[in-house]
Amino acid sequence: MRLTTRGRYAVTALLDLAIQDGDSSSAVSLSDIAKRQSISISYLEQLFSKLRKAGLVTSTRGASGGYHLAKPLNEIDVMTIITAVDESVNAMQCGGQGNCQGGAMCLTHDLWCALSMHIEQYLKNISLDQLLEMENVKDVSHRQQLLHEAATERTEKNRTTNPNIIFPASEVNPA
Amino acid sequence: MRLTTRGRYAVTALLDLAIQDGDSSSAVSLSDIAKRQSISISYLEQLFSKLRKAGLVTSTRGASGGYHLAKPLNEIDVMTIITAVDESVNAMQCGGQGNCQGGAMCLTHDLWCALSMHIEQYLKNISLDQLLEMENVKDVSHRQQLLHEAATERTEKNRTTNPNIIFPASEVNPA
DNA sequence: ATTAATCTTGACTGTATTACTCGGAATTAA
DNA sequence: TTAATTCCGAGTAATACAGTCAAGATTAAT
Repeated sequence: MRLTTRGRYAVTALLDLAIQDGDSSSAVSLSDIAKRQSISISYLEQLFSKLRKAGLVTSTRGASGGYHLAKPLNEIDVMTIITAVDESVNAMQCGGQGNCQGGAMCLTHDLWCALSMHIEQYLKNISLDQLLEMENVKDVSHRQQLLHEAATERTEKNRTTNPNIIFPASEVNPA
Repeated sequence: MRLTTRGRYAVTALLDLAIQDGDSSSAVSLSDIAKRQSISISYLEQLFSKLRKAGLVTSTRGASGGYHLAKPLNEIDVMTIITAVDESVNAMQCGGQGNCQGGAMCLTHDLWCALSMHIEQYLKNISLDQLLEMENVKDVSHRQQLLHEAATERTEKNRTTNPNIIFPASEVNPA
């Protein structure tokens, strides 16, 4: 079973997109998401490439381009997002084929099989619109919005001296 | 979140121990478990070192030594086994501290928090005695028992030429 | 037409973890 | 004494993760 920052980032980024997407009809750029969610643009590019291929987002290229959600909020669930970026929630080594022990079924096959289905079902039942209703999401989103705007102002002031560097690489994802 | 072969092996090994432990009062050796479950002895040593320190098994050293379960079957649950071998089922990066985004709470904090608790609760409610009742466990165990006895016979025949090698390293866990 | 912003793609890299192995020491039943 | 075992620590190859980088294609705005 894998569930790491990749899947977390993907869900976070799509939730951010969901929040911004409602506000206007203009596309949301990765650089905006990157600033608000503290994820590097390059990494987001990787993720959105997969999200697009999975049909979860649509893209517009060129200046003032960006991404839109490809479906209504209630049709995008967390499980789908996670699997779209190549993470698996499957707890079995055999992936369900029952050949865990050199061709035969291992002693704990049923346990991992049941666990996998359980988690899968849980995450399938959570969609983006439900996430938007969660307790902290609105507060956190509001805070990020303010920080983002502040950062944008600072950036515009600095533009003459330091055009492209908003989040130095070393600070984007501090260890 | 980590749930890999380490945790799987630990549960499988303890379940094997549970099955054998009921049969007699003699301790179960790691080499027996290794044969039946196709896990290398060295790796089992690592795992049982942790399981012992966590108070899940007791050991007897020396010839005809081995391991016993330290508690009744219904007092050993899967969650405890997994955490004993250092795996975590926590889906949050911040580990629950809410400092996921550079000191503040990230947008999806609540989601991963809820998921973690959900999985944890699920695995806490499954104990070894329940696993023994599961559909396939008896069948698989029976098959492994037969194979093990056959392997022991073969081993005893080969003992003159090839004393210690029962499962060649390259075949223990084929990729 | 030029420029700048943006998506698109693929290759690349450092780091950490996993899944082991190995050697040797301590212990004890036979 | 010997052989079977647990115990312990170090070491290692492969893998995956997290993230970077460079070059290109597309398009809005100037």
